Amino acid sequence: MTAPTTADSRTIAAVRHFTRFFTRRIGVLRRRLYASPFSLVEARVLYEIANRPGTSAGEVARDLGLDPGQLSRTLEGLVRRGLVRRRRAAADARRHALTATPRGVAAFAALDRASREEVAALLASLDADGRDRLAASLAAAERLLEPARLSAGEFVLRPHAIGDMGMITAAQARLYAREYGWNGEFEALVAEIAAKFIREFDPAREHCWIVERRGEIAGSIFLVKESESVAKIRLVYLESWARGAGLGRRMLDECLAFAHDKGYAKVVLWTNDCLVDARRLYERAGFVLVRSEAHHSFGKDLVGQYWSLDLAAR
Amino acid sequence: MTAPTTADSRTIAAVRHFTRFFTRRIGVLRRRLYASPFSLVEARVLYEIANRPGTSAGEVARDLGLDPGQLSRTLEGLVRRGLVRRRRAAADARRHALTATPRGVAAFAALDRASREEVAALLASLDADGRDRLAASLAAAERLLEPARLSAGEFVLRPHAIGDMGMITAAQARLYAREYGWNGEFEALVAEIAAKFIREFDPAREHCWIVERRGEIAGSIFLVKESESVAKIRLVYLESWARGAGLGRRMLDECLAFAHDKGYAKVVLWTNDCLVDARRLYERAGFVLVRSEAHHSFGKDLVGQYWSLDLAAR
DNA sequence: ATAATTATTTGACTATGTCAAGTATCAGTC
DNA sequence: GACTGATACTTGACATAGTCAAATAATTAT
Repeated sequence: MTAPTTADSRTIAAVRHFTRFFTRRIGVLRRRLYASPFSLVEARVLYEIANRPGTSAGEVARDLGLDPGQLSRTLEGLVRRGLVRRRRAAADARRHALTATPRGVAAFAALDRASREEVAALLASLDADGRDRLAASLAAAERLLEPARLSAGEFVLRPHAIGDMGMITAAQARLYAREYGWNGEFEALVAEIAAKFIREFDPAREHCWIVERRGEIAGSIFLVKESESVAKIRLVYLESWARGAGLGRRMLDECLAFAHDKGYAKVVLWTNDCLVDARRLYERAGFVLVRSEAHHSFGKDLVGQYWSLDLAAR
Repeated sequence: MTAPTTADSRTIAAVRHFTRFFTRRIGVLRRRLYASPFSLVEARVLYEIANRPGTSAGEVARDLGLDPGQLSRTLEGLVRRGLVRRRRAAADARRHALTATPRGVAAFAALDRASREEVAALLASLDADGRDRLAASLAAAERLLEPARLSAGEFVLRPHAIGDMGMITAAQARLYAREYGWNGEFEALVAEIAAKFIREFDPAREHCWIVERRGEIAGSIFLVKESESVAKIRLVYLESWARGAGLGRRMLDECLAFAHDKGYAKVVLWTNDCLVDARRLYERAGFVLVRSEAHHSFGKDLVGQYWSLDLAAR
């Protein structure tokens, strides 16, 4: 689909560079583990079993990428030391149900604590900003290297903080440029709305929700005061990788509950007809289309839509 | 200094999660390597030697985190197969200078190509946006996990693209909040300036330079038209981790050369007296302080400074 | 000249990872 | 209810990787 470009080779170089870096780093982490009575493999296996009691050998082997034979012997050692119990599974006698014994659980807890302390030492020199950035970077890298269906539980909604407006501006500008070909004019508009929000923010009647997954921003929704009785929803977006987990619904629900709570009689919003998913969301929440209007913005011919929801009717 | 907080434990969890993820991933990459006639360690050693001819065993061992004994044997194997030449170093006869033979270079090139292709396959499903983000995330993670003095050569100056204004807004807001305690008002101001820049951008007489390292934004400087003969520098900043490599100088030089080239007679800028490093930079470039003015902004009592440079005098 | 230090090698391990062949069980089929 | 092909795990036989301590040789410091 996408032809190989220089951007490609830059990313390849980045991944390879990081792999070398991390291999070296993991080598260090690995060595330290030997202060405990466990080898790295034993520790990893114990981790899996402690966190997923009743799992089978095959499952552990697949998840850790271990050879079944190697795992079989590793398990034997753990069983011999009284850390793991291996029982025939009731449903399928080929399988062995694996559980950690109380001693195994204690050993795992000690390992877990040691590992946490080790990482904490590694992060000691970072300030809060650096730590946030690191967490977000690692989460993003992981997500990009291994796309997986993300569960709704991983996402949190939180109020805005310093730096969020800029991040949202960048994210929305890139998202709509990628998906609809909108130009920089849109980024300017978002920046203006965001700036206005900061300047005129009334915490008593307005709110911004940032959707976040492991420190990485995944979306946003704003509720601002249009008049005493009318609230307006603004800057709604959700990254493509965060879609399909019911987040749009959750954001909108949260926002409408707030609006209702603050005594607004009506909620309005402006969007464009090409944003099909968003429109469906508004419809389902009870919004009705008030007016449509063709306009030329962001380098495209668009149709703007004004939607409205009567809160009293709910 | 900083007390352990929940943010800490979140980052620790993020690092551990990523480590598990990457260990599994590397396990996969590692296995594939066996299609070649080299073991992982041999490949890594060959990589080092091919990229740094004349290096010594100790150096390789340190950089790869290998045991000297292990390395000694690995080298023996490579020498036996005619891939590496081991000679007594002229300066120090304890040392062995290591160089790849032509056969070794060829073998390395094949490995290198295979590795690149493998990573390319891993990235095949990502679009340009995802690739950029991945590269930037990995670079940031690496930088944060292992702070090191960065060389000027790693940074590039490029013109702005979609999303950059938002990123710069976020970065500046966070930087000045962290270092000087400025509040959201500053973020609003930056967003407004950035929006105005996009809306009124005149490529013929204005420019924005983004400083970037491996896809991660490290700073910016803007030159905008104040009048036909007067240009104004705006939104100058440099991340703390990018300082000390002479980048400030490089950015300003680039910017002033552009201003001169476009025929401006004068360049002006506004800053605050607490930004000591920036002030020194302007002074050294020949700017003179025109006027100072106390003001209360961004939640602090500040002293604004107006600087000016006569380009004709240069 | 002697002692301490540094770079590398060697010996004797243990741990890790690989591959193929083997055993027991299961699910479906005639 | 015996046969067939999968599946879950084990075992044997190795090759590679990593550890630790002692040995060798050259260099630097005193």
